[in-house]
Formats: sequence, C-alpha cells, structure tokens
Amino acid sequence: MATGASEPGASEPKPGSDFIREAVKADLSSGRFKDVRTRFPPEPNGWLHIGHTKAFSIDFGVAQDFGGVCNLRFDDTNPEKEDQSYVDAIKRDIRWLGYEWGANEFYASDYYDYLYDLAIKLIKKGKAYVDDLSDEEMRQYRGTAVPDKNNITLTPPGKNSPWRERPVDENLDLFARMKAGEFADGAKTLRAKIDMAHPNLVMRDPVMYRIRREPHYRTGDAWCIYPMYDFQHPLSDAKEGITHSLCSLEYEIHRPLYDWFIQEAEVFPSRQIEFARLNITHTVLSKRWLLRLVQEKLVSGWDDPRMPTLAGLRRRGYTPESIRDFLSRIGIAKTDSMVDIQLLEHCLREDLNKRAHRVMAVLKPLKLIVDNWPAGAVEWVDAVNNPEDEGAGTRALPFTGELWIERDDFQAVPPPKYFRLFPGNSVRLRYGYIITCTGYDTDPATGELSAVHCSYDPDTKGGNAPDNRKVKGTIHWVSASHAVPIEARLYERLFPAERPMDVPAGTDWLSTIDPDSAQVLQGAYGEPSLASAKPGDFFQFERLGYFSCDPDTRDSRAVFNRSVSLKDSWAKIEKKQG
RNA sequence: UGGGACGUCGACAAGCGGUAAGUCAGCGGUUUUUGGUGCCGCCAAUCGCAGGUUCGAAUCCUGCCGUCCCAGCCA
Repeated sequence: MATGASEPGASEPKPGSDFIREAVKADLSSGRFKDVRTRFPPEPNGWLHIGHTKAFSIDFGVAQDFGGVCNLRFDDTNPEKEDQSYVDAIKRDIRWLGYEWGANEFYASDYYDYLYDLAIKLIKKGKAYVDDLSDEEMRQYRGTAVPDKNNITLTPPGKNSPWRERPVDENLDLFARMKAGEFADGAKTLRAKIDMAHPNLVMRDPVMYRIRREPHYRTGDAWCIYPMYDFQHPLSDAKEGITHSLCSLEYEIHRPLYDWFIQEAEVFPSRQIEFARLNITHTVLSKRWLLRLVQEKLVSGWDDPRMPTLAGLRRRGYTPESIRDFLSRIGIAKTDSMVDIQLLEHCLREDLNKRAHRVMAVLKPLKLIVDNWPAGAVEWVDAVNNPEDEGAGTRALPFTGELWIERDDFQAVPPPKYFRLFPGNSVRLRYGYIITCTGYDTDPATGELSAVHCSYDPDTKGGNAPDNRKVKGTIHWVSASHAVPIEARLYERLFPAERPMDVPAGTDWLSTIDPDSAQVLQGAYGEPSLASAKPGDFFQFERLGYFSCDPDTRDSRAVFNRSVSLKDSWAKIEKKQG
C-alpha cells in the first residue's frame, strides 16, 4: 500500500500508538495470529464521506504498519440499494486519498455459493432452520416492546417460532426450494438457532437469508435469496483470512454473533475490534442522510463542494495530504466524539500555506483611479509567488492608473482600528506603489459609491518607501485593463447548527440547512495568470483565502471555489466592535 | 432500568500505581509589503461523583450518576 504522493510525516501512526495497534501487536506476540490482514468493506450504496476515510485509513494503515495486507471488499448483499456506479466512485475516492489495494479487490457477492454451502452446513448441524414467520410475527416473537425512544424498554424473553424444531431434512429441502424460487418474497427466512431468551437481542435467532426477487448489479437474477450482514460478514472475513476485522462501535453488540458464526461454521477465526466512528461539527456523516440531500436536490450532487463526501471535499479544494493529516490528529479511541470542523480547516490551511501560489484577485470590485498616473502607462512589478517557498519564484504584474480593489478595503468613514483605504489615508498596493486616498465618487442617482481616487508616490515602486515611513495597510489589486473576469463561489457551512441531527422533535433536520450557504460572485476579477487555470489547480488569493479551480471552468471564464478562508483577525475585531 | 459500551481542559486525545503530554479553538504579545504565516506566553491544585485499597490512585476495588448503541427479512 502506498500512502500517496507525499511521504508519511512524523505524525503517522506507529504500531502500538493506539488501542487497536496495541491489540494487533499483542495478537502477534501471543501467536494468536502470524501476520496481519485487514479489510475495508464498503457497501456500494452511496459515495464515501470523510467518516469512511477514518475507517479505511485505519484498515489500510494498520495493515501497512505491521507489514500486512488490506483487502478492499464490497459488502454487496442487498440488491435493492447497490449499484456499479457506487463501486466506481468508491474506488476512485480511496485511491485519491492515497491507498492502493492492487489485486486484493473482492466482492461479497462472489461468495454467494460459498455462503450457501456454509448455511447448509449449519442446517445439518442443527444450527439453522427455515422459518415461516412473517416479519411482523418475527418482531413479536423476538419479545421486545414497541419502539419508543425515550421510554424504558421492556424486554421479556423471546418466544420460539413454531417452525424452530423442523427436522434437518425438511430444513434442507425448504432452503433448497427457497433458493429455487418456489416461495414468495418474505414468505420464509433461514434463521440461526441460537437462543430466543438471550439478553442480547441480536442473538435471538437472527435471520441469515431472506427471499428477495431483485436483480443484483453483479449477480443479476441468479439468486433470489440474499445473505444477511451478520451471517455473511464473519464468513467473508474468514474466507479472506482476515485477522483483524475493524469496524465501528455500533457493531460491538454484534461481536458475540460474529464469533458464533465463526465457531459454528468452523472457519478462520477473525477478530473483530470496534472503534468510535468520526463525527464532525456542522455536518452530517451518514450515507443515508447524504443521499437525502442529493435526492431532494438541496445540493448539486454527491460532489457539491459543501458536501462532506470525498468528492465534495476534493472539488472544494481539500488535498489528500490535509485530510490524512487531520486523521492523524484526531486519534483512534472508543469514546463517542464530535470533532470540531475547525481542526479540518486548520489542516487544509496548513497544507496550502506551504504549497499554494499566491495570486491577486478581487472578489467584490471597486474602481480605484490613480489621478497622477501617466495616461496610458503600464508598468510591470515583481510579485513573490510563495513567501513560504523561495523556490516558487516571482512573476510580473501589470500596474496601471485604473485598478480594481476590494470593496471592503475602502470606507468613506472608517471604523476604529481600520487601517485600509479612507480619505486622507495611505496604504500600500501590494508589490505596487504606496498611494494616498484623495476622495471618492458617488453615483448621482443612487448616491452609491462608484469610484475611489488616489495619488501614488513614484518613489515607492514595489511597495518600499525610501524614507522608511510606516504604512500600516497593504491591499490587493488588479489592473482593470488586464484583469480577467472570473467566477468565485463562496461557501458557508451547510448547517449553521453545530449538531444538525439534534433538532427538536417534529423538526426535519433538512429544514435547518442554510439556504445561502453557496454564494456565487459573477463579477470578480483575477490577475492575468488566472486565465490559464485548470480544474484542480489551487491558489491563495492574497488576503482572502485558498481557492480551487472548479471543473465548471471554461476557456471563456475560470471558476474558483473558496476552499477555506484565511484566518481573519479583522473580522474578530469588527465583531467585538459590534 | 434487558444487554453492550464509554466518561481526562470548549473540542479531540496521551496517560497502563509514582504525583495531568500534545493538537485545534480561545486569549495576550511580537515579527510581517497578506489584519495571512512564523515566533513567544496564558489556558485541568485535577481526571463524572462518592467511598475504599495503597507510602502513593486519572490509573486497582465497590457503589452511584451521566451519555451513546441495539428490537430491518439494511449494512
């Protein structure tokens, strides 16, 4: 397994650095296992999100740390929801993050014959039976009360199905006929014979097979019975010789069942270990919820830049490196946790600060007229491409007498501590000249600001004052006659609430979405070099943030997504001032 | 009130009987031609609570409290 383009940093996990690696290490030294083989088992029913990223970086990472192998196995045993397009998307996204599985690509649906044979083995051992109970009856027999979130639940022992003691031969016959399609969907199930009085509900004779006449995206209509997760997963792990089956906490109560199937089927004894799944503030990490956002068109698709999917993050401008760094920082534990999204944003800023070339772009343009500039003159000034990376070199920028500056960088009446442009004040135009604001124009009709006037100091080319005088503010600009029109898309959090799922009873969490979370700025301008930006290119727009070139880019106009803003201490001051 | 798990700074998270790492956030300062970056400093007399064991407890024991998960013929 490769870890991607960049070499692993010093913060990469090491054997024994978390409780899972400790357990694996112990299993190796105790001789329980001779080597390490893990698996990442996504169901192809949706696109991968950053939560999955934690899971598969553990799966691949643990294998890698111990010189083992990690299989990619599609857990595709539910024909109703699965599709090849999801398989393709999942593979693409895992690779993007930097993991490779080579030939170790498997499908649970390839194990249908193997699983069927094992089911027969269990029937013959008297450990499984065909049941005629309906789903509703089965629920009642399981002996549980009506679901009610906040009520204490009574869980009397379950009741045995009247079909529980069917003779082995009859079970064998019926199961074969289930497979042959003699019974209607839902008419019969194959159940494990465990204990209907077991305190753990999942042990009360769980269903192993259900009848479902639904074409499967890989097996077509070859089967009309499909294995359930609890039966299929441990045995699929066994078939692949998985030593450590790593999964999230919700499967903890399934572990006894996992072990039961392994023991009764007499197969390779994989060990299941559970860890806490990833939660992040201001977003939802659940394929089911994300699917709703897509289906109800509240976002533009699985790859909407506001989505926490890998495709969304990629389009937004997140780098694989930044995500891997994030994962290395959040740790692995069993405590339910909610990670602050600001940590993710920090990781992106840190990565891009080192690597992104700086360019100047004006998002909300305001005309600046340099009144004492020689008419028609164009001067070229040098600009540093990346102050964090000397090797990135410099570029030349055209400076003229008519410039675009950021609307926010001028105030007719400046608030306290404002040190950008206002009448009488001087600022530096980055890499250009020091200017002094001499006035401004307003539209006679609307009274709105239309242009700002200034004079420049010819002795300050490049921004340095020969007399070393202090100029507190430096603002960005682009030459109006050289600027290229660009489109900038600014994103806010899709959910203003820290925990979107925690809505009052009766409220649909979808209604808490920020309808203005995507803002499109059509009238932005960029420095000339931006005309040749290609999708995926990333930049720092000086003083504004990191931007990534979107696939919607056309020759006529480049489109940029704001990946993350720069930290803005002025915004904090403003906020304090009210 | 059946079963399974978890409770260390606002958020993550080390710690594994010898006297509370680190990161993000926050706050203050400094450097700066990005109000960015960098740098410096502050931010847990205390580990959910109460007892107990011990020379010594976040770490061991007991009890309590709180939170999460489970009643799909989904995974």
